[in-house]
Amino acid sequence: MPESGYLADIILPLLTEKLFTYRIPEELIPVAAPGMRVIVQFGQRKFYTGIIKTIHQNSSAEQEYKFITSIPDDKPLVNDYQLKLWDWIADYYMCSLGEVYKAALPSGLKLESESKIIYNQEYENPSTGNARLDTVLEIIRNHSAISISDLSRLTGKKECMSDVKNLLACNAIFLEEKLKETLKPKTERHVLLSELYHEENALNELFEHLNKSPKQKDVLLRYVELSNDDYSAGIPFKTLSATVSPSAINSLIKKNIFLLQVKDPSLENSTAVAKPVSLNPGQEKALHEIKNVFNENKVCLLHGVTSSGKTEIYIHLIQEMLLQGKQVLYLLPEIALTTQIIERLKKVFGERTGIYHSRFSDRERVNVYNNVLSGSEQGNGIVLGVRSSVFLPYSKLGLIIVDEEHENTFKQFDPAPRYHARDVAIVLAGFHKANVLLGTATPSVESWENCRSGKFGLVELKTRFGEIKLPKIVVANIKESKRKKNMKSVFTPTLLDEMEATISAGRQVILFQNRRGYSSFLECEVCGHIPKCKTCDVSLTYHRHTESIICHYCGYTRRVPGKCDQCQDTRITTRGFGTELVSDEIGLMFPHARVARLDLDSSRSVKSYENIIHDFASGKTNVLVGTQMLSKGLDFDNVGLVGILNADQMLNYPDFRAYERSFQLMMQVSGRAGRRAERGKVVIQTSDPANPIIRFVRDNDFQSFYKEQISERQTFNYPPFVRLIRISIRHKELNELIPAASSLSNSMRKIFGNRVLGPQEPIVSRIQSYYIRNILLKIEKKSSFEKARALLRSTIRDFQKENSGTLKILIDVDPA
DNA sequence: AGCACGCCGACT
DNA sequence: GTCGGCGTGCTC
Repeated sequence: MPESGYLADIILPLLTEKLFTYRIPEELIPVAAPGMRVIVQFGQRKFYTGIIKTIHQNSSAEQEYKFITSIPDDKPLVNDYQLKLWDWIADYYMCSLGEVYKAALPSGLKLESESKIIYNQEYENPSTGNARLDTVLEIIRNHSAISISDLSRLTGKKECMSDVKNLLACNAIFLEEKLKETLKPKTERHVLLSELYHEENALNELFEHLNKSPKQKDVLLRYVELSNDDYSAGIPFKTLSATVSPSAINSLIKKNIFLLQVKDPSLENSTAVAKPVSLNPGQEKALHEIKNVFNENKVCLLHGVTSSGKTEIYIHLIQEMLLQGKQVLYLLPEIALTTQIIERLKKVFGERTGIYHSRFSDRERVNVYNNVLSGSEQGNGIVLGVRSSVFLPYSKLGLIIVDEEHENTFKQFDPAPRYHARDVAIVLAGFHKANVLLGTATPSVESWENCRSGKFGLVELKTRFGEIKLPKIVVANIKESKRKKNMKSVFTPTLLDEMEATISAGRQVILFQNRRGYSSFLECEVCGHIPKCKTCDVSLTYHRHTESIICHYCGYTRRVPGKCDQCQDTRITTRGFGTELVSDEIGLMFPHARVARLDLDSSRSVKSYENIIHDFASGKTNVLVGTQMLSKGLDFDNVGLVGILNADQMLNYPDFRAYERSFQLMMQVSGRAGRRAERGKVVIQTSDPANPIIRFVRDNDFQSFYKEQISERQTFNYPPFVRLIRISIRHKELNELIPAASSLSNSMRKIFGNRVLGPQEPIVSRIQSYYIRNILLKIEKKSSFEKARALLRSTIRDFQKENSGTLKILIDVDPA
């Protein structure tokens, strides 16, 4: 006989596949609904914020249910579209709903409890009779409420739970669960002069009037000073009170001469200037074609060469959507979401623009989330964001723009869900019956194929803005220069001559080298030993400025060894080269040129990134050396030359996408050459000038590139003609891993036959002490991918049952 | 993910 | 012999 009463299946931020069912207390039954947040106790003491997935009455007799502790909101935080999307992602990308939940909500909305240890003041006997316990108790007594992790840090012991338990047993302490501090909206008090006194005469009268209260007069004077003639903007209370008496300010507020405003500084926004965008005939035509594709309910791929003015078309489409009261999502890869584009859109759409970026604080992300949730009337009608912004609570999405569609940073790698934001966006748009526009100068092979097959519609924008000519591309043969012995450091004479000419003509140079650091690695000249990372299977990259060698996988850093670790000889050389070496060499060869470097090392902070860009844009620096960061949405006017220092490095990367990536990267970097002024030049250095990809780049030959790539992918069974799932299996012990990996691949072969490849040793076969083997599953397009995933899921489940939990298994669907 | 339980090696 | 480390399994 099932007990009556309502139950809720709750999504918790755990790795577990299953949901947990809680009983809804009587008084919460009227409020509880799917998508609402709940606070529940999980296990002995921990509290989590969960999300109600479903409400039902199917209680089972043998199951005990805990009650939901509380419901913090009065309406759902997650809407039905989102819940549907979470289900889709968990199923398609083969992860748990909890993992999707973790990725989907900003952490400010997922509060967790933390156990605090509290000293029992009533505890009579200060000694437990155990010396070590006494010292632990002393530490607890000296801290008012200490967390377990802090205690283990202070005692220097990893395991302090047993001590805590003992102390608990003799009543010396008790535990309290505290929800970590809720995000309070950040507020700033602003002081605003009443409008009555904005006018000159009235203000003078007021000054007269305040003659008797000199302190208040000071305040007014200071306000006038600070406001720069704009009395309506208001001054932060803090700023004003820095030099004048706060109590005098308060008296003025009481008299209603000053008004007090409470503002959230992160919501400060420029108001829309709302200039209508005018389009040139080419853009007009493209816009028309895009709409035709949308009318067929298809995804539209906008292939526009660099600086063909795609953004204006986006703005036009966004404006139309907003007029219809629909929401717009504008997705950009992380690196392309710069101040340049944000400012541009804010100018047009003002406070209706929400920015969702990982560099923004959690508070700001919570704000954007809530704004989108509140609907487009007063909330953000347009969201400009990185991949995770597909998770925001849209209720009436009309359009999704995926800019730089080909970018692989749209694919999340770690942790799960390993989703591709472009693909998720297409699914999300399907739920909302919204349109999708993919924009890029170098489409991904997948999207190109989707256009060829008729799944997507293709619109091309071929003319560059202002009739700027495509750059002239020259290929310089490194091999030949080496033979003739006329290489100077890493430069061929061709590149050097062009640099010389460009710099002396007062124009700028961009040099592209897709590797940071000084050299790739150090090598002992005597025994050939190469210093490697302790925990990862990679050689350490030499960084000259810090005189250190660094692991680019885990960040492990050590000083440059004075002598070889192996043979103790002091003759150690550097091999390969990175951006750091290139910029040093230029400093030597062109002593008058000002060189800057743009890579992960030089631009860790937003500020330094923007400074580097700004200095180059304003002509402060002449030469910019950088990694692929250079290729993303940066517009410079005076670049006369782009040099690609080593094309082979990218082309020879052992991955089926290496050619595609090289082509895209070279095309994108080349697009930086020659803007407003005359035609730019590009020099590509390579040892293999006959490589077809180099030819396609030189000839700007998209058609042949895609034709060749697509036939190659077809021949060798690679996406988009098959779907890939990569199963990565990891263990700290190699001799545990190898048999496990072959056992898993064998059981997979029983089901999938020769669709299973591997296990193979990846290029980086050990990361952070974990050895890695990969198994690849290729599912041809015509068979059911859904069924394949279900079979794989059960195979892995069975495998995990039979094997130890120390094996880590990670599944990557559509790996990048 | 935590947290409890249980097994095993290192030291009082 | 006990303490502390770590692997395993469970949590509504």
